[in-house]
Amino acid sequence: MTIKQLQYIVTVAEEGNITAAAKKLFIAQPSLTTAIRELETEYNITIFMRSNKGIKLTSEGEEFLGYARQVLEQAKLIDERYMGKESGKLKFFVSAQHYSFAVEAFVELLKKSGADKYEFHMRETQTFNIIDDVAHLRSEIGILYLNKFNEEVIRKTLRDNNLTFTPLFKAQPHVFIGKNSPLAKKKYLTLEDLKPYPRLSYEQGSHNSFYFSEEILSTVDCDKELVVLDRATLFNMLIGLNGYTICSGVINEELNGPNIIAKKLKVDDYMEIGYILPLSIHPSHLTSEYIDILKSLTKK
Amino acid sequence: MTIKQLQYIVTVAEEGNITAAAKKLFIAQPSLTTAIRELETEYNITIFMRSNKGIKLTSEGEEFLGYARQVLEQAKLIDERYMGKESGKLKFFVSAQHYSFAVEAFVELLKKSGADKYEFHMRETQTFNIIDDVAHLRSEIGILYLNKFNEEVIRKTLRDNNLTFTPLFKAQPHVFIGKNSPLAKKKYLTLEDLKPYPRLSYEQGSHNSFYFSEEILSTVDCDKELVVLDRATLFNMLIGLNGYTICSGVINEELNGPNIIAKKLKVDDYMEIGYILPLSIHPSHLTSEYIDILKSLTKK
DNA sequence: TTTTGCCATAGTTAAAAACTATATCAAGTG
DNA sequence: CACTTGATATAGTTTTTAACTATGGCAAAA
Repeated sequence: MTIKQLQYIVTVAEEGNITAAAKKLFIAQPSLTTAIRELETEYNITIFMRSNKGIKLTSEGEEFLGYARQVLEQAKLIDERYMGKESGKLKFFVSAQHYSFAVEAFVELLKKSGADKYEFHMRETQTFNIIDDVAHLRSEIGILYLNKFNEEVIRKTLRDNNLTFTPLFKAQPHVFIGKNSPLAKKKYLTLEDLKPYPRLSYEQGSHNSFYFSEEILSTVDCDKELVVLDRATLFNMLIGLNGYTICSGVINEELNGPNIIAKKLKVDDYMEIGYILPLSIHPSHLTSEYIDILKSLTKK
Repeated sequence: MTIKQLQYIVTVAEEGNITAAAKKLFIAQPSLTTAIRELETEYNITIFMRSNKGIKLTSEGEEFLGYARQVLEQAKLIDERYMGKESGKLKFFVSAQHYSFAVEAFVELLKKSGADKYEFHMRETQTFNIIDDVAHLRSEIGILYLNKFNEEVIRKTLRDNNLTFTPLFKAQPHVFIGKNSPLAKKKYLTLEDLKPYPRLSYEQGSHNSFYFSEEILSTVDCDKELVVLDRATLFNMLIGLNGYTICSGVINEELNGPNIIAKKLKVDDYMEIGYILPLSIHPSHLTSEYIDILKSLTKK
């Protein structure tokens, strides 16, 4: 098996016919024919049913293609990572829960790098995808938190995926409310205080980072539950409906505007925010710098 | 880049010297030297520092190796899946939460297959790993549940990973208690009923499948919390301490013995148990049969 | 020194993968 | 019904790639 062979069968499957695929791959049709047959012989499988009117994937072939795509996806990462370099294009990918300090550090790193050609990705997503992104090297670093609930599970998962967790700081859970909410007068809030008000949370989409935070509350504690898709909508409802939402309290004021305020939530829980890295990989220069910026932003 | 080149650099990195690696790979040393240099040239990187006394990985090389291993891991899956076939060794892998029907179906499939050479894996693990296993084809099928809390998040994750969810049945959350517990007289239980008793849950390890179930309860509702590592210990405590644990209620009696009983939990929540499959892959014969058995076991 | 244990280079050979040309086959077409 | 068309397969050839052998250079160990 070679990567080429895998690329070939994927292209053939996409094109639905060997001749067209050969044209697309800039090789002669017989070359493609033999390449495929050799792969089939090697594993003693039939990937395509041939006929004079094109080819058809067998179910066996369909299964094989799934595996092939996985290999190609990983191989593509290498090309993207190391071919970009030649063009002087700097690349950097972070997957993080929705923390403003992570975004700030990202922006600062981008400024510092001073590159004129770059491809930077800031992936704000949920815990599962953060771990998956870093484990499969789609991102070089991930930022997430551990708390009483998820700690054991997350740590085991990190171990299973050969990832390390390095704590940055401990955060207290905060409640975000509108500045005119009746709760705004209190110094800190308890879950009891929140009971009468509607709880807001994200439903899905890229801003689903509060998922694990939501575990701090349960339905039993919450009669009014609002689930929204959009960040701006959530903020509107915080203000308009005296709603609340719970998160780590590290979202800064500039990002939210003056109408949203944060209050400490009195609850027997902690949030330890840190970053995850693949064990097997030495962090790149950019990654190390990013970590330094993270530290300087959070150690104060 | 070829798979061979990647294998070569991994072996060289392991051996720490090109000559030894060449011997291990059954090729001549100059072949290996050029193969590596070609890879380095292709991506314009330096993977190894050469000296007359062996080689040394550069930090760049260390990073590259991480990527290389990912590709090789995926490629290995193909070899294992399709080379095993020649030896007549049947292979089947399931990742599931801890449901007895999943195990029963697994055992039945194994019996039915009648193979004398096989490698079957029953991976009882947590939600994240189930999704990850199936997404990366380490398992051909996964079994998990959706409920009000995790549904949106899980569904999005499944979509992101090109997985489909097919429901098998809806289960009512059940409380497991000792048969002599004061709660045993009640027909069904509410969260209110449970408040005075210690709640038991798994902490980690392979039996951590109740993780998401635990979300049904929150710390606020539970003053006494016991976390154990072992299933048998948990059952002991259910009986000895009048404790309880919540799960899907599909664990059968034979598995638990007569001293543990299940009671319906009255709570505004559901558990939809189903299986996940990769979109891109046509399920294998064994997988289809497993699904049939699952259906026959759960549809009654 | 000399030997030993590395990696690198040069030149050669064998194997793999491409190419061109052509065969085969069946469905659509005048 | 022959003919064209559009597909895959086969044969033979050429190019490219990846091995091989032999040898050189270099520094640390003997």
